[in-house]
Amino acid sequence: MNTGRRAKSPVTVKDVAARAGVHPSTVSRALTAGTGRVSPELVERVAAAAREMGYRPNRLARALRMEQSSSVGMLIPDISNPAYPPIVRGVEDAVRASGISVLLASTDNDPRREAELVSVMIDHRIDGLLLATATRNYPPLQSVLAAKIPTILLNRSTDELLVPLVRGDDERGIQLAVQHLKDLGHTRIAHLAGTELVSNGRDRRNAFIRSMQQAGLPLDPAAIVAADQFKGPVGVELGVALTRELLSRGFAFTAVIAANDLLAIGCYDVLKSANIRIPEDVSVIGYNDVYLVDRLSPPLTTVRHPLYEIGLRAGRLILERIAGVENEVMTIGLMTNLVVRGSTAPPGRAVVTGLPSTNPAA
Amino acid sequence: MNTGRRAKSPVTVKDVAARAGVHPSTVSRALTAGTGRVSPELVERVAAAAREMGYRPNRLARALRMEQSSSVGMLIPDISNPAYPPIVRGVEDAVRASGISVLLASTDNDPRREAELVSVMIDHRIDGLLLATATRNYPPLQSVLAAKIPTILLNRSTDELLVPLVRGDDERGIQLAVQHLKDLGHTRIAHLAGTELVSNGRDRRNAFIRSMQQAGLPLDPAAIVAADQFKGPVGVELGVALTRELLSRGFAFTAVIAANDLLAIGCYDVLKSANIRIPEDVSVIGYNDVYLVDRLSPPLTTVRHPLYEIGLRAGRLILERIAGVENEVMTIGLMTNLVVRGSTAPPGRAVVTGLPSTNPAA
DNA sequence: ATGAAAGCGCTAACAG
DNA sequence: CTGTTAGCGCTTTCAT
Repeated sequence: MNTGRRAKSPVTVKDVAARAGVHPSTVSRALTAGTGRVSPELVERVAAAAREMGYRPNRLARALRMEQSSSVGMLIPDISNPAYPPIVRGVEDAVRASGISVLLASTDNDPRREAELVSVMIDHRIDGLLLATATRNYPPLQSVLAAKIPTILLNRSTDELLVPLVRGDDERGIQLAVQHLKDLGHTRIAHLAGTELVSNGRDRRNAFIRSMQQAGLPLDPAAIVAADQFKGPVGVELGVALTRELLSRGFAFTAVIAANDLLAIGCYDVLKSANIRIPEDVSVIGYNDVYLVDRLSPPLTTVRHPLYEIGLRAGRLILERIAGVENEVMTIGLMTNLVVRGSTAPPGRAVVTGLPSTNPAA
Repeated sequence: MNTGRRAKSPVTVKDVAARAGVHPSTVSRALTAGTGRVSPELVERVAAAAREMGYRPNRLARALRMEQSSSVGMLIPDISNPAYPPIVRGVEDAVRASGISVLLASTDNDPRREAELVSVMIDHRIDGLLLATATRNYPPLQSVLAAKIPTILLNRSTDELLVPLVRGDDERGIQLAVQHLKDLGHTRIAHLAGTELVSNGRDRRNAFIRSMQQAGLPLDPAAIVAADQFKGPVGVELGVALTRELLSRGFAFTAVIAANDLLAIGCYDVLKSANIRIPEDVSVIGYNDVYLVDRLSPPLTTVRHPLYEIGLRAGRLILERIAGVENEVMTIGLMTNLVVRGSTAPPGRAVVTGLPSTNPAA
């Protein structure tokens, strides 16, 4: 009957049962602690047999029976983006002790792949799902809701918050950045924004507007350049495009706050090739405090986004939800700070104006 | 009998069968293409029913029955180490099309965790295992061999090569580095080595020795500083410790080749705080060409290790092995280049000598 | 406290 | 070409 494609795991409960001279179900009971109690002597005998035979339970069989797979799914935009490894590591560290494994996948923000991968995760009967890929309107969420799978959003929120969310404080982060620049004496500040399709993009953008107003600083519409969609460049490339666009507008600014570090790096590139000095002519602030940005030239002043902690908390939270804990926490907001380095300084005399968008080099 | 802890996936083969008015096994046949042929009309009818009911096969059940889980396990030292995300991404990209998911775990080079995680992966009945964690003597390999699970080594080799390996050409990489420095006029070159417990550490170290000899350059034993074990600092920290050790030896050098970029960064730190200029006083070469090292100050000259490609090839290879392809390839060596940036230049007048190991700052 | 029996959802061997 | 039957390895009722 069985046509296993390759040599199968040798030893099963049945084998152990035979060796210990008991019934398979007794083996199961003896090996799983608190269930049906078995006489201590038998527990020992069975344990010994299992040990000697090198028995390892088949998680697939157990999962099928118990309807829990001891794995969680995790979706991120791209593991190559330096913002995500710390998040993943946090999740790993949180769930490892529970013997839960992480099924990881990168979606590149592609809606088709996102829907597909959510389905795949569900098909794997993961015990919980960690989503760092949400857009403000995130259709795939319907699938996981329908499947009643414990789910946590990391970092990115949906407009209608249907599942718990672990995030950094974007509002505060941007506010600290604006305040820092104001303290330095800046008044004309630009913002390189991420797409509004993602909550962080919108939140940081809005926070920028509010913070500027609160600080009593002038707010020119031309001061904000944003990525419209997921179309086109991403990361550093996007930072380049956005900064060029900013320069082409002829808006005079002495500082720019980028929605993430990669955008800030792209900004560095354009400013440098236009012979604009950082921070003497223009100050730049990033967001996330990703690995190695403290070693850029100049070292990047940036908002420290608690990436690892987001992963860690989300991991713990999903563990609780899987265990059936139904507390009321719907969001966890994590501490955000500004780390001041070399890319910010008092405004110089230089005010940048209208350069051609296509060729920003001076 | 069934005591599912939560609402189960609603629709099964049985449900679809009922709806389509056929037997469950017919549903199975109709849905899995090439198996037992079913009349085209029935295929259509079943497919329709499945579609309407939103049927999704339970991978756990299928896996238990077919003894393939459509997942592979992947062990890496640490996803936070910038060398690994590209490798992981390569694997992902290679296996995604086959509907195979990646179970990822970080081991921190901890032998206990390594053994444990290998077991966990086996317990999950992964179809294949990708190991980027191997030490030259790697006991956990015995477990996977015994379990007859297709396995590929990435990057790091074992002394006795028992399973296929995908790697960069360490020999060539170091040789290019030495040659580059020689061409620049350097003769006194130091090497910051990784631990000899890992093949790359040993290979690059040996390659350094051979390359120096080949180039007819003097080779002082004091020129090589190595991490003894996995004990103590890692990454940048290790680079700091190693460079301090080097300086304390009083060995005069004008260039250093680090076994990886993180070590090179640590080297940057120590040299800078000792007021030694890069590259005017000392040239530095890294290894891997990890994200953002092109933006260090100065931009790091480094060996481009084909990280993504290693992942990609390993992913493809494991797919073949899973499919039962038993070709003869045991190692795949990938192209390695030197990317010359700003951290190397002709040797300056400065020759570094004996600084205290404890406080290298001048 | 232990054995017997059933079944998670699926697929493959065997009939017909 | 399709229905019937059996069973992957495990856990959990139900008896005893």
